[in-house]
Amino acid sequence: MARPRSFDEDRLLTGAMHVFRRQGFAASSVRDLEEATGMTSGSLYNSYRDKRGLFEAASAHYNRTVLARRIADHAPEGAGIAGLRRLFLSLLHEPDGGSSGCLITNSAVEFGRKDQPGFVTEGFAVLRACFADRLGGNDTEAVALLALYQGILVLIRAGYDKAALEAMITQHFETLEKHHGC
Amino acid sequence: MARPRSFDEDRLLTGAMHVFRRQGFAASSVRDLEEATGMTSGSLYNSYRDKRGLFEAASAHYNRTVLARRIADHAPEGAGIAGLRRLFLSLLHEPDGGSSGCLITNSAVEFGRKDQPGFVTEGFAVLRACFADRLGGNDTEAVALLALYQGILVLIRAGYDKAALEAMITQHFETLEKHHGC
DNA sequence: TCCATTTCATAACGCTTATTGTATAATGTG
DNA sequence: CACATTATACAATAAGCGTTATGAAATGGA
Repeated sequence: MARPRSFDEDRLLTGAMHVFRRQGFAASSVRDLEEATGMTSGSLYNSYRDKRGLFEAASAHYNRTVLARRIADHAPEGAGIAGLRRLFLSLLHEPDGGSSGCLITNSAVEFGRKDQPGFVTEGFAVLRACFADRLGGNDTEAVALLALYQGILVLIRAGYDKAALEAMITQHFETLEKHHGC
Repeated sequence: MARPRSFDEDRLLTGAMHVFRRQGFAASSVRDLEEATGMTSGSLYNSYRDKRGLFEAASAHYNRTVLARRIADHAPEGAGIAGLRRLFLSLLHEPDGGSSGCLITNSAVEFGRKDQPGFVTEGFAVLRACFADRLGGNDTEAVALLALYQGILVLIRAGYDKAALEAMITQHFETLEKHHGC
């Protein structure tokens, strides 16, 4: 039929994802993306329409891999509050000290309410549902954990004191377990 | 001596602050700032060195006015946990539905750990100190509130469901008051 | 009134940006 | 082996960016 693609889409999206996560959408130039993915801009525009199209694909890739895998690794179904504690603590031990932050959090802030990418809303929903389930159905507390989670990622991205965050997370889940159901 | 300035610096910084808050630093063009402040780029570069200089001035203005005033209005010294609840709930009733978010939160995310503007660190410290004081010295809980605060601002900026946030805040401070000291 | 000094308005600069042509290479099918 | 089709590479384009130069306007002091 036609000439086949010569790049591995998984590696390509992973590379683009890292760039967007570290620099944000606007500050990531097409040349940055060429370097990180190894593809030239011509192919990029041919395959993903434009820079925004590549961003959408890379973000979906983020939800599919990074987010889903983090939940599966630390707080799978049935893991309860202890799983959630592991999930939160895992944020502190990311490579690079977590200085890239979370693509969902970063994008939620970069794009305002207006033209918000769909994967942000979706990521929020996935997290809230996960939290509510592991808490045993307490949806209001799930919203609190969603906000806490986003805030922790803001602080980590800003290079905030890790020890203080760890102590805070530990104590928060301790009292959460203690008062669970009272 | 010399020709006097013909602009009101307070109004100028307020205008620039709004632009940076709504669009972020990188996405705010010098021409946007000209429009919002009424000054021409020549004067801008003469008075503030460059775009980043204007940003620093506008951010300091933010900490001095918006942040400090919000604390003074809702959670002044001695206001206790009830004051903190008012402070948090006030975030939900911002003009424009709060779609501009908070300049501190937004900037913390936009600039990573590297070349983080000083006013971000300063704003975090002011909030943490305020929370710790109004809580009666519980510093670990103050860090939790700092993270919760940042997370709420992320969600508001993204246009998250206000009713869910309000219910969450109300319940969070209710249990905070109930278990205070036990 | 003239001068030194600083602000202001306008236009221009060089550079980077996202995007698009154009021509070439590589495939499966006839 | 052609052919249609798609991917790739490279060059070019127009627009926008932050920044700077130029010169006029406005002040207080000599």
